Amino acid sequence: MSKDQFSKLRVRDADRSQQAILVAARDEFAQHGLGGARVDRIAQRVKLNKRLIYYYFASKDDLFLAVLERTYADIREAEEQLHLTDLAPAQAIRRLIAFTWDYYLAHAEFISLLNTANLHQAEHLMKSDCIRDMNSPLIQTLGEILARGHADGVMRGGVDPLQLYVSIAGLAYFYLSNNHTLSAIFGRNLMTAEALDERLTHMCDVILGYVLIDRGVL
Amino acid sequence: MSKDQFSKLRVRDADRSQQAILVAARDEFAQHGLGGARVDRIAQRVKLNKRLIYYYFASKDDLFLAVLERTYADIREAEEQLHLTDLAPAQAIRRLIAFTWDYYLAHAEFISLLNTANLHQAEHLMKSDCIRDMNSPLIQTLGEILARGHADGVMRGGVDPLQLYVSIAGLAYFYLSNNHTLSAIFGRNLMTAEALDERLTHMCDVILGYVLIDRGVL
DNA sequence: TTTACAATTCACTTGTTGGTGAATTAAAGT
DNA sequence: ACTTTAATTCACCAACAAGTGAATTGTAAA
Repeated sequence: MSKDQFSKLRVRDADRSQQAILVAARDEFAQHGLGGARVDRIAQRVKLNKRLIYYYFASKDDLFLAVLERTYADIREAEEQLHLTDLAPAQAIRRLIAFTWDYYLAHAEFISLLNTANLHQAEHLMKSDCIRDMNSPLIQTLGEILARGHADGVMRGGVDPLQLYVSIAGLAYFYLSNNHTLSAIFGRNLMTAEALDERLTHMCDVILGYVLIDRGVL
Repeated sequence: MSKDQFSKLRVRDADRSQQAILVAARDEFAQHGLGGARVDRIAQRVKLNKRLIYYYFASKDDLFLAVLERTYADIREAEEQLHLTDLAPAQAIRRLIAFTWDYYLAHAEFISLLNTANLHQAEHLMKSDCIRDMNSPLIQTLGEILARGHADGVMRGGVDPLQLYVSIAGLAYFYLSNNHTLSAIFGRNLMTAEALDERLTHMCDVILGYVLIDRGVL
């Protein structure tokens, strides 16, 4: 009875080992980048023999790709819980901003991994088949929201949903990704609870100030 | 006559060697990150013996810091040519956006180096004395512009200049830094001349749409 | 010219680091 | 129980890659 699919007691478990390796690799790559990551250290983290990493993932680069695929799958899954179309256009945008912010905050490794992927010109992603299908449905949803908002007369027209998506992401991403250099140079801790609140408020002000026709309070 | 300060013919020239090493190191670090950079490769790039790099810069990390200091010095110098206070508030903001965009576009290595610095939690910057004094005067200038714009009745009040600066930088930075992953996932080349123009227009729309009270065309 | 020192080269070491061949052992099917 | 296969361990290598001691050579000052 300890050998069924619910058992966590099995000494040998290919799937469990692979998932554990992915988590350890994700942390290692996020912390040190691709060039700075050490396969031996990943093995230590996951407390499995290094050979097993090569047994399942062939090479350091393939492992990095697997981590990236998993990372994108995770955020896509979270995005699917958003149900933006259930809300009024302005509320939907607000929710998207807050979601983006909260997700980046809760998943600092996401930011670091994307930076590393871009340092290598996304060559890993381009070798991946499954990533292309993971094209975020958010752009289309955002387009519908913008169209609805414009039809309702509350939003400006002619907004490219991709540009807006990139802007929302950028406002959050840059602040968090570059928080160390920004804090160092401006001598201001940007990660206190107050600072984070302020930033979220500011981002909403910027995006809604842009997209809404009547901005109410000024 | 070939030994005066204008001579480029001197075989041995400490300053020329150091500057050349910095340039080669900047490119190597920007291309491969800190962990992926190779000191031997830097020596090859600059066509000088590797020992010389250690003679002048002691270690790979110290060399990286020197590159960072140089990088910040360069952008600060460019910022000083802006003369934002000469312009009307809205025009000044527009110019700051365009400058940021153009600078990042022309200095892709700047983005990559900052990403690497942040991956290492800006520990290099924090060991530097001269960086703290390089606190960008842009924040103060931006504060003055916003105050003037508000006094003129064309801009909203209560805008934190640091938040706005980070937002302008973020809108440009994220697009360019993450262009590879974004292009891969959305299947759209974001670096064509048209796409770049569109982005600059969009960024101006977003920032001015936020900061201006009367946005004119909608 | 000679001297002194800085700039540069050479040869080398030491500790990784990604990767692998082969042995071993647990588990699933028969 | 037995067999087969998959999961895991072990021992190991060759190629780096950061860093260095010491020799060498160009240059400027005396």
